[in-house]
Amino acid sequence: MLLSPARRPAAHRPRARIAAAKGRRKSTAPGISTGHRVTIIENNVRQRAEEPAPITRRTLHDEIVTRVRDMIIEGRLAPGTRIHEGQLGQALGVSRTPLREALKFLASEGLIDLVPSRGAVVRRFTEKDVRDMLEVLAALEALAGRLACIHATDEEIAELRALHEAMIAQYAARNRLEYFKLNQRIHSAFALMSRNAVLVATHDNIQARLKRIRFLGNETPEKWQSSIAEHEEMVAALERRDADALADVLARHMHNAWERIRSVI
Amino acid sequence: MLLSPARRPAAHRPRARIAAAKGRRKSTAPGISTGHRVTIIENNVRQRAEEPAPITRRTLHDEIVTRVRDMIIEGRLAPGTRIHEGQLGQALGVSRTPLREALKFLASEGLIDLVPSRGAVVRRFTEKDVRDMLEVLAALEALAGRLACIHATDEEIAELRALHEAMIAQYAARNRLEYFKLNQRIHSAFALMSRNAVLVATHDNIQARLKRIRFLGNETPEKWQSSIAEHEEMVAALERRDADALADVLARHMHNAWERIRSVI
DNA sequence: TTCAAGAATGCTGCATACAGAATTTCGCAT
DNA sequence: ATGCGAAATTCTGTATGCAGCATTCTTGAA
Repeated sequence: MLLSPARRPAAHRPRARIAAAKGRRKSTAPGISTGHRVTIIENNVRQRAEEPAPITRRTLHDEIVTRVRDMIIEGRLAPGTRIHEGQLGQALGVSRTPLREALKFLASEGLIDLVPSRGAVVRRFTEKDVRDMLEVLAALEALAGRLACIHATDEEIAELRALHEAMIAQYAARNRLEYFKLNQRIHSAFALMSRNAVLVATHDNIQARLKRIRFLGNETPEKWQSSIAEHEEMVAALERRDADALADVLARHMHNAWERIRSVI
Repeated sequence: MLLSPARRPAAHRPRARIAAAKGRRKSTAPGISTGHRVTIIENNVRQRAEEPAPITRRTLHDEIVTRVRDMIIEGRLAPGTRIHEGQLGQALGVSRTPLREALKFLASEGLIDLVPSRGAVVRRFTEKDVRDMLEVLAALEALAGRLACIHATDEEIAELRALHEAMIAQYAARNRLEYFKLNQRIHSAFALMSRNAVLVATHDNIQARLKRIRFLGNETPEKWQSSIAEHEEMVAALERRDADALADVLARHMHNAWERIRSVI
C-alpha cells in the first residue's frame, strides 16, 4: 500500500531481510544527497566533535528510522496519518518489533505522536508550532554563527562561499529541489562550523521537522530572491568574521522565513 | 541487583505487571517533586501550548523511560555502564521488548549510546560535551527570558519570586537537595513562561542531561552563593520586564555554572 | 610461559505468539 | 431511517523463542 506490494514475511531469515531492505531503499528513496559535496566542513566536525568510529553498521531499526523519517519529510506519510504497524511493517518488509522501536525513536524526535493503545500518528504542526520552531532555530543559528566566526577555518569559509554560489546557480536555473537542498546544507554548515556537537544535533532535529514545510513554502522563485540576498549577507559577514552582523542577519533570515512559509501551514 | 530482588517473570499477565511496576515506583524512586508546588506557571503552559488531554494513561515502555532516565540522572546507572537488557528487565520486572523500546527513546534523548549488536551504554560526557550543552542552554535560556518578559503574567512572576524565596530558605538551611530542585525548577519556569513549547522541550532535554553533573557541582554552599545572587538579578529583571538585562544575566549565569561544575567532570 | 585458534557461553536483534483495548459492524428496537 | 448496544474484528502492547554476533574460556603449540 505504501512502498511496494505487500510481501509474504518469509519466516525468520533475518540477515536476508536486512539485505533486501537495504537494496530496496536505493530504488525507492532517492535520499538527500546533492551533487555538490561538502567535505571539509563535515569532515572537520566529524574529526573534532564526534566519535572516531565511522564504521557505521546499521541495524534494522536504525534503517527504519531513516526510512520512515524520510517518508514523513517527503510527505509520503502526510501529517495526521495514523501509522499502521502491521501495514507499514509489511510494506517495509520488516516485522513489527524493529518498526515499533523505530517509532519510539521518531516520537522522541518529535515527528510522530504516540497515543497509548492507539498507535502512532504523524504529527501535524500548528501555525504556532512552526513559529515556535523558527524562534528556537533562530536563536540556535545566531549562536552557531557567532561560534562559526571564531572557529571556522578559512578553508571552510571558502567552501561555504562555494556552496552559496552553487545555490545561486540553481536559483538561476529555477531548480527548486536542488536550490532547497543547498539552502538547507548551508544552514547546517553554519551549525557544523560552530564546533558544538550538541548545537548541531539540536539544530538538525528542529530543521528536520521544518524541512517539509519550508520546502512547500518555497513555491515561487520570487520567494527565493529575498532569501538569497540574506544568504549573501550571511556569507559576507562570516568572511569578515563579524559575529554580531552574522547573528543579526541569521535571526532576520529566520524571521523572514516565517513570512515566506506562513501561507502553507 | 539494581532495583529490587529479581522476581520470577510470572508468565504473561501484562496489566498486573503494569500495576506492580507503578506501585513499586513510588516506594523505590522518590521522584522529583518538591513540597512547593508550581501551579500557575505550569498550568498556564499546559493550557495554552500543549495538548488538552491530561488523562495520562502510561504504557509500560513509557514508564520504563522515566524509570531508567531517573536511574541515570540519579547516578544509579553510572556513565559507561553497559545496560544489560536481560538483567535490567528482570530488575524492573518487565520483558525485554518494552525495555528495548524505552532504550531507543532514551538513545534519541542522548542519555545512552546504542552500539549495534553490543547493546546500550550509559553515555559518558566529556568536558567538551558539558561545555557545549551549557553553551546551547545559555542561548535557549536567554531566548526564554526575552519571551518571558513579553508573555509572563504578573501572577506567574509573583510565583517565580515565591520559588526564589523558597530556594533561598533552603540555602539558609543548607538543604542541598531541595535547594537544587528549586533551582532547576526556576530555570524550567523561565522556559515555561516563554510560551514556546519547542523551547520548553529542548530546554528540558538538555537540562536533564546536565542534571546529575550540575547536582554534583553544587557541592559546597559557597558555590551556591554566587548562583543565588544571579538568581536574584534574574527575578528582578523579569519583574521589571527588562528583556535585555534578563537575557544578559541568564547567559552570565550559565557561564558561571561552567566554572562551578568544571571540577567534577 | 605465552600466545593463538577454536569451542562455548552469553547477549543482542528480530520474528512471532498471545492478550486485551479500540473500533467497527451488525442486529434490533424505536 | 435512526440510534443504541453487543458481538466481532482489528490493532496495539507485551512476552517469548530463535539465530547469529561478541566475548570469554580452553586447549594446544611454540
